[in-house]
Amino acid sequence: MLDIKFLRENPDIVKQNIKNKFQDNKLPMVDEVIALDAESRKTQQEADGLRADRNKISKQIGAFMAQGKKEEAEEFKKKVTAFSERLAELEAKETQLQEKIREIMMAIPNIIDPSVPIGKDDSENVELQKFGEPVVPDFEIPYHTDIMERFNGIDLDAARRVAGNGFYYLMGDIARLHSAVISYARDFMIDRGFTYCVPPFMIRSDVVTGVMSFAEMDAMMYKIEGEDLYLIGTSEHSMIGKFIDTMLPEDQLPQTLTSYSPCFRKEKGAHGLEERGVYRIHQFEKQEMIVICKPEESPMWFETLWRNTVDLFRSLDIPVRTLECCSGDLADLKVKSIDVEAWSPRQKKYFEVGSCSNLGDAQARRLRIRVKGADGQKYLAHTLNNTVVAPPRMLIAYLENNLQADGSVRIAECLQPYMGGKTKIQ
RNA sequence: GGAGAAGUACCCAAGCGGUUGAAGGGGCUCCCCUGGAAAGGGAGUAGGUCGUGAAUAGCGGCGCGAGGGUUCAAAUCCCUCCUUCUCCGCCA
Repeated sequence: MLDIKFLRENPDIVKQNIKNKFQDNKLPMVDEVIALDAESRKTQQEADGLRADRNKISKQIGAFMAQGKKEEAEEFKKKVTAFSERLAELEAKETQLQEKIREIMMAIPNIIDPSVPIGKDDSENVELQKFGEPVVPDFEIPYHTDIMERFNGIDLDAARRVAGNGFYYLMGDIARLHSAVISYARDFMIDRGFTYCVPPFMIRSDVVTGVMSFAEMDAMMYKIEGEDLYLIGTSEHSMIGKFIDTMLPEDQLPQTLTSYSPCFRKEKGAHGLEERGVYRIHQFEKQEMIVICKPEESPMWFETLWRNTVDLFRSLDIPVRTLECCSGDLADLKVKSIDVEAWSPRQKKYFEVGSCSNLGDAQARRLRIRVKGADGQKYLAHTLNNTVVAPPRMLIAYLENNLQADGSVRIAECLQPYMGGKTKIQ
């Protein structure tokens, strides 16, 4: 969400940005919202004037009443009645215009960072850097659910009966490995100075619309029937929402938090063969990191954040690469985003395991997250978020990369304390 | 979930239809007094946001938990919601 003043003064930048994101159908919105905004301000001016008159006259009526001059008071009442209809008309117009403006402003995408590659969809995302040697072993790597089943580690049939497709029972050592990864990731982030947090798993609609676009909301969020509550799609939602309507003293920045939560997603749309098992599911668990910082520091934090994820995967010996999201694939609220992808020796390609985003001031504007500087200046904060690790999906990468020729799975040294000292699953 | 009570500026708190843009304290800031301090005395202390504007100057709109409504006029009356507290119920 952009500042309407910025849009008013820089319509060409906004239009070019829309073109860069291949959303040409939104181009007319820019001129439309400028016209609506002009009309809205004109309406407000006239209405404010009438309201000022009314305030003055009301005061005089009050004075007359105090002196018991009823007739004079009645005379003055008529003065207000004379324009009250016009005022009501203007007020209705004001609300209507405000709503329209807001609706359009919510749909106009955030200005992307100049470094974002221009491209129309995910096929034009750009590989940035590889970390670790992507190895393909000389034995066959089975599909991840087959590996899990070998250890009685997953029961998808039961999950389908109980909750439907897109859910899972993790069992035994696989379930334990899942928890171990979460615990390890939590401590990994705490060691890097982040504050651990367990947030609400449901949030109100005003927070939902503050953290994401309508398109995302519709495709992702589960609503609780009969209540103004949604299941979170990621703890980013409740963690950024934590700061709704706040004025943070500048010296309390940056806020660096790492949160654990289950995540619930509708995952609307058709998915391919490679998305079976626990790759794309309605419920998963995730360790997340978020940062609230000064605007000038958000690019620095962006680099720091994705690096954390890379380091975590590397500490588990999983090869990864970073993939920059091109303009057309970038969600409307985001300034810049890169995915961390893990190596799949079975598919002989990388697949997404994390996503790091700089939202600029878009979420802060919607949620009113502001900062008060030492000099008294007030400004919107910048918000960023990134996956530390989402275990069901990362287990795919873990199992594939740590499967041994004898069919056992090696437990990385850093995970062993969380696995009761086990060195392998067999 | 049921029954009550309450939400006013940094904090406490008065007001319950009209010079209240909000009494009174406390705190904070400045001044007087003092060799310095304490005590005492005096003064100041809505912030936010929208419009207008070159303006962090004026002027105007909105603001007493949030949103609606009644009225010429609402912190004050009515409705809905949120939050907090007390009691009951239920429950890891």
